[in-house]
Amino acid sequence: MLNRVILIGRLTRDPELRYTPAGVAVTQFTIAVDRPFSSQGGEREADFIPVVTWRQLAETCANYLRKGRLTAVEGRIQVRNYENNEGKRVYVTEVIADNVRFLESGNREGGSREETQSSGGFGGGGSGGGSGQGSNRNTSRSNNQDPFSDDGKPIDISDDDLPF
Amino acid sequence: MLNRVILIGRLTRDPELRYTPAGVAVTQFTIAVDRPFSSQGGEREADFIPVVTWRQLAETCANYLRKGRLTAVEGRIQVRNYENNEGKRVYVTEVIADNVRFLESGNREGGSREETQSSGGFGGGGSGGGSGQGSNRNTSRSNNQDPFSDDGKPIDISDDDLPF
Amino acid sequence: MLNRVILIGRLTRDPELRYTPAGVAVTQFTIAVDRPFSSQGGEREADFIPVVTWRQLAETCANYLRKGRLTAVEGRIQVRNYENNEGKRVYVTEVIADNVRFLESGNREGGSREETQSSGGFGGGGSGGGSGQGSNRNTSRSNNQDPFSDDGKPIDISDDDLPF
Amino acid sequence: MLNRVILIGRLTRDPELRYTPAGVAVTQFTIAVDRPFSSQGGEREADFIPVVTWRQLAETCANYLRKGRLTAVEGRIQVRNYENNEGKRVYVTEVIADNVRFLESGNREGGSREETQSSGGFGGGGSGGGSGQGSNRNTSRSNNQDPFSDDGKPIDISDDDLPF
DNA sequence: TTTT
DNA sequence: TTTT
Repeated sequence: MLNRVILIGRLTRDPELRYTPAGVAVTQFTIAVDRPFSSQGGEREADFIPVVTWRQLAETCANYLRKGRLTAVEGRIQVRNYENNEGKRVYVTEVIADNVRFLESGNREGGSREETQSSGGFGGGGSGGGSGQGSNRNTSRSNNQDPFSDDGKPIDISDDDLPF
Repeated sequence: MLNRVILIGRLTRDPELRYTPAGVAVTQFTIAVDRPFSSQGGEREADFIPVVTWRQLAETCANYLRKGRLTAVEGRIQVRNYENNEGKRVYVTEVIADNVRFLESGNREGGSREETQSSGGFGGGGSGGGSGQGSNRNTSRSNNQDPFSDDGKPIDISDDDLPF
Repeated sequence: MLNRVILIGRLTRDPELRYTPAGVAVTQFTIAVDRPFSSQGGEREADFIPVVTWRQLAETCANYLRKGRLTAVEGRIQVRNYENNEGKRVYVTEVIADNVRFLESGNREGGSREETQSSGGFGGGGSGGGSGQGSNRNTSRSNNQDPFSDDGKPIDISDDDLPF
Repeated sequence: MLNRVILIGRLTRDPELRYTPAGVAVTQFTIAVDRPFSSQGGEREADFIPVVTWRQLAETCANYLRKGRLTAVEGRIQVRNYENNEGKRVYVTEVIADNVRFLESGNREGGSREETQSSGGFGGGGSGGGSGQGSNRNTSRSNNQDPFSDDGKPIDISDDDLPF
């Protein structure tokens, strides 16, 4: 009935932009959020929270976020599940973000996207991708039923399953 | 650095109150939060989000919450992990609540806690339990490494691991 | 850059639905939110927080909310200001809501405004209102510059000033 | 019953640290939060939201926050009121913060606190101040009844009125 | 598998 | 009275 999450933390890696078979952009990343207390051993701990963005926001995140950047995320908790290849139901909890704020400018030249990402304005480019591919998805998921598992192929998810 | 969640939904079952070996109260329940949109087939969907409360709040939740009750939960997302009995790392995402509001009075007599829970006012009692038990925990977890799995025994977690 | 508020409380009066000259619906109400602590004298205190909703949500709130109802409000803080008739700048802080949840069903008879609402305990009146009017606004504000002041006339605000 | 605010914005000025007559630290500042849309004329607008912190957090904010710094604030909305010198009731809305995050390091040397503030670690220092003063408060408020108005004197508020 |  |  009401489901609201606000996080501030740092990306653990560069974001991953992919596309559904129908060409809808999805970007995933994980943010590390330091806990407000230290563990018994005085070690600093963090929660690593997976975040998903869709469409225009996905393109923007892919273009502007990078590993290590301080970021604010606003969204809702979503729990999806799927059956893995041992026939066991696996639950995945993610934050579906509808608002992402870049708290560090990233004018530190270059970035870390392995020279791949030339970027451009908002929404421009976004790494080729897009609709069109999506061939032999069956084999691609032969070993893992998680539609979001990163196998370098378009996401194996029907557009009907989009969360909004 | 900042981690805040607010949920309103209904309990999917009665809450489960247990105690750490040192007698610290922990209550777990799941709340179903309806999604703000309906799926393609017009079916209403919900996210089922596990919630954990500690100490006094745990006792209060166990005493006053029941299956079906509308409830507001405020807390933070925590991701813990453990190795299951196949040696695989399993990630569990929960909301650690520090504020719970009972939005329905529950004057519907009786409740559904199988006559077990007679309770009384706030903080009163808390169902005997407490420290003391906790013997042979090794055997108790022989078949499942999740320290929170419900095997009817005290929670297999060191008090040093308490989240606050 | 980020501005998010979530409140749960009770309406202090029936909501007031009005329309801008261009016919955009605006509903205002105040919710009383009990403070999490009692004052020195043990008196229960509350904050009375003004809430504004626009368009479709405004219509829905006007139709379904009533004095005393428990309600969840999600939105952002907005601070507007105007010059009063003594030439002094007055600051007004409101929550502009984009999500309102009715936590009490309100099936206690009475219905939804349409002259039906004479009420008794809950809700008194409800002010007919509606679009269509909008005459002589100049005189209506001769004595008070707050465009939201309740003078029983349409709101003296340009549609260009709508907050979204 | 539930009252939660999260803001990210920039300080419009250096924070102001003061003390109640009993020596309790209070720091006030305003953060400018850009609105998520631009006005009709394409001008960027912002809300200027007053924030209050107490005790240890007040000292820390006074030591580390400066004008222009990007800051995250978590707290609750409080509406207090007082009678001004014309006998009119004035309402003041503030965010009482219980969590403040400094999103910019501030290693840009110097700062703007007029070289007065040498600071040191957390909680260290805190600008002498403290209890003790508080003389002729009556005259100091002869022209303004707002106990928080900045007249360079200790805050004219009983410790019984502290919000927690 | 993790960020500063 | 306002921040980048």
